Amino acid sequence: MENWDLQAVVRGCNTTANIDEAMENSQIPYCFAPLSIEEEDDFFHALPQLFEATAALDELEELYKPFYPVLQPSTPTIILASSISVPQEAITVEVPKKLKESSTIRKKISRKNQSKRVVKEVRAEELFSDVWAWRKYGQKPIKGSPYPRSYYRCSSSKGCSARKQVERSCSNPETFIITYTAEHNHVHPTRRNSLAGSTRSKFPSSKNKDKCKSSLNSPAKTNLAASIEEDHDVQSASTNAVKEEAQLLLEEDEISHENVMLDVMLSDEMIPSLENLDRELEPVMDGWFLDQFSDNFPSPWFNIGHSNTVTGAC
DNA sequence: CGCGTTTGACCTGCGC
DNA sequence: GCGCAGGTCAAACGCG
Repeated sequence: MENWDLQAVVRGCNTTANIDEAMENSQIPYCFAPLSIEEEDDFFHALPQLFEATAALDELEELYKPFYPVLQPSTPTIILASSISVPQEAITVEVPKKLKESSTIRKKISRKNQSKRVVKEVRAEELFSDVWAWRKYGQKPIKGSPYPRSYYRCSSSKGCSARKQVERSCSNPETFIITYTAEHNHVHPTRRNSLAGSTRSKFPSSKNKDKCKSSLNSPAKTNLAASIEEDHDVQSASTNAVKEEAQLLLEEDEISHENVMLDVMLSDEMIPSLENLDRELEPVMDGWFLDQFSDNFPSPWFNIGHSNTVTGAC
C-alpha cells in the first residue's frame, strides 16, 4: 500500500486564533483555506472528558460539532478515551467564496449559505469515510478550477439541512476539498454513506473479495469516491489508493474483529457488519445521547431536543 | 420500489 | 439593470 504521509497534507492553519493570519499569508489560490485534517479525536470516546470539562463545553461543541461524525478510516488506530484535546484541525471558519479584498469579504459572507462553513481537505479514500449518508444533488463546473464541484445533502434524515461540497483541490489533485454547510439535525445517521440504493457499488465483503475486486474497476462503481473519480475522469494514483486502502481495511477487518469500533469503520466493505452493530447500538445510543446531551448540548447539532427518536426518519 | 446519480434549467447574490 | 457564477431543483434514469 502506498504510504500516505498524513503530515504532508497538513498545512498552516492550526488554530482559530491564527486563521485570519494564515489565510492572509496563504499562497493557496482561489477560495480554499485547506484546513487539512490529519486525524480527529473520536467524539464518542471523548465524551467522558467532555462531561468533566464542562467549562469548555461550549467551545468544544463548536469545534467538534461539524466534525464529530467524520471519522478517519485511514487512521485506524483505536482512540481510547484517555485524553481530550482541541482538535486543531477542526476549524470552523467563516470562509468567503473568494478571497479578495476585505471589503468584499463581508458581502460574500452575507451571501446566502455562506454564513458558516467548515472546510476540510481530505484524501480520496476519505471521501467516503463519512458516517452520514449523502445524496448528490448537483454538480457544477467552477470557474478557475479544472474540476467540477459536487453538491451533496444529508440523506440520513429527512429535513436535515446539512450539506457538503466536494471539489478536487486544484493545488493538490490527490486531495479533495470538502466544505460542510449547515448542521445535521439528528444525532447519528440511520444509514451510512453508500449503504442504501444500488447505484453505488460496494467494496468487497470479506466473503467475496475476489468477486468484488473486479467490481472496483467496474463501470458501475458509483460510490462517492468513485463518482468523483469518474466525474473528473481521473484514473490516477488516488484511485489506486482507494483500492489499496479498501484492501488494507478488509484485511484488518478479518484479522481483528475484536477491534471493531465506531471510529475504525466506514469503509464500504466494512459496512455490513457495522450495520448490525449499528442496529444493536442504535436504541442504546439514542437513549444515551438524549440523556447525556439534551441538557449539556443545546446546540442544533443535537437538535433532537426532548423529542422522540429521529432515527427512523428515512 | 426505494434510493441513488446525472444533468439541464432555474434561482439568487454579487460586481460592474 | 445586466451579466456572471454559484447553488439548487427536479425530471429522467440506473440498479438490485
